[in-house]
Amino acid sequence: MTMTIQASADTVDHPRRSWKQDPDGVRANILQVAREAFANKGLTGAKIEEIAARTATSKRMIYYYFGDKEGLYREVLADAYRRMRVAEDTLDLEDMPPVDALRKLAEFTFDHHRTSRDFIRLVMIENVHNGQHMPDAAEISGQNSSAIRLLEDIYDRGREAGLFRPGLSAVELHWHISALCYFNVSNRATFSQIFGDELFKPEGQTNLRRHVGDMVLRFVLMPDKIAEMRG
Amino acid sequence: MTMTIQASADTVDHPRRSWKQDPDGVRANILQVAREAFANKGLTGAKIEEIAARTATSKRMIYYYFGDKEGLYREVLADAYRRMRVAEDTLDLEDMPPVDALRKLAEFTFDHHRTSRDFIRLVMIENVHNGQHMPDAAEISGQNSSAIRLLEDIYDRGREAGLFRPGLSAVELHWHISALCYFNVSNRATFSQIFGDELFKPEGQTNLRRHVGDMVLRFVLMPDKIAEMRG
DNA sequence: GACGATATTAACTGTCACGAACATTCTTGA
DNA sequence: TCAAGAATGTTCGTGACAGTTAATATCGTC
Repeated sequence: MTMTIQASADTVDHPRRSWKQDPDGVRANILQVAREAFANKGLTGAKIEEIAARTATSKRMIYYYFGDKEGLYREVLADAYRRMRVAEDTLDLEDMPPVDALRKLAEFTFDHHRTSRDFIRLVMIENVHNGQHMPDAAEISGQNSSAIRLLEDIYDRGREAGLFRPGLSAVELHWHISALCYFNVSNRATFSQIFGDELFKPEGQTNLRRHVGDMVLRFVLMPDKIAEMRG
Repeated sequence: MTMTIQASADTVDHPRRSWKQDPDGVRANILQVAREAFANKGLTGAKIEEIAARTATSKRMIYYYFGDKEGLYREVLADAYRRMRVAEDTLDLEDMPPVDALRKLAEFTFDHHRTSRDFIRLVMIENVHNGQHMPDAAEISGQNSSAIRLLEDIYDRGREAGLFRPGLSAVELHWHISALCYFNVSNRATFSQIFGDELFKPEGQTNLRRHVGDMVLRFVLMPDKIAEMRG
């Protein structure tokens, strides 16, 4: 009954150190199950026993590898940020003209957030907890994340080309883009119950995505360049 | 009618309708304590016992008036939305020219959200719970909230004056404004830990507020009108 | 001035998540 | 072949907490 753990869905391709016993696999498996649990039910809402049950291993292992519930949650969170980071790295817009690059970045973020429900929910939950469990700055250091560096690059190029207006910062642009893309996922439940779900239907979302792109561009472009937008 | 209990922090000041027995007061008192508790700790995180302890009354009363924990939470949420609604109603921009009105609405929302931490947190929490406890549409019906009606009015006037571009809707504009203003409060914890808290310092916030106004305006204005913005 | 409805209190109960302690098996390297 | 330590299983105490029971106090009202 060895059958090392196959943490489905997510890669985890065990470099099985030997035969039985696959610590990394077990860890990864726990982490994945825990991620879903915490994303769905929150820190207090998720139950260790239930997580353990969904796992290919036992409750004891969770405590063995992660110490306690909070330790597990912390690792889930850190791991989630790491994954998000990886996704951001795939973006390669350095060669694209600044206007297109910015639009693409914004709309990519929109789509990406939309499909990263678990991550968004973890961030929501962590914010409910006032960010008490965030991995330390060193581990994420957003200041030199590729997202920020990319934005910096795009903005600088736009400035040099006389297309973008001065006085803005990469972090602030990131804030704006994040706000628009995050809210779309985080507040879907309440917003759609109050204002209807038109905006969240396929057409509504395509529309919103474009508008988010528009919004960011119109925000940074020099006034006289806006008329020329989108051919 | 009974002048409900005015409990700020701990200074409970009961203008009792008679000697003892002040149902409305008790209810209001419970509601207020519960609001803070739920806003701070979430639905599962908040403990009835603790809420009861902070109350001027007992645990049994909570069950007496609200049935169970979820019932209490539901009422807290409904009440929070009601309060928010009232605040929105105070806004009176019908006589202001559309451009100014729109900016003012956006920047007012920014400030208002900023100072409604409990409300925002309740909404965050409710979204974590997928909006399962929202008061029924009839009670909030956002479609005819003053926020939407106001936006509709402003937008229409802007259109008529040839200032705003066509194809946008009040609900969508509300979505954009909400996104920017909400995120600023909801994600402060994680965002500032990753990217630093410059944006959340006083100067950062003044800046952001203006930029949110800019962003919304630039989004709706006809391209040729943007240059004239802000004198 | 008594009666039924409403409001309030304090003590109790059953459940269950969490974590600790202890026991056991497997792996590795000497 | 054995020792040391890593990994895994099992069991149980405990404390926290949602929800209840039963008894009491106060009110409006006839």
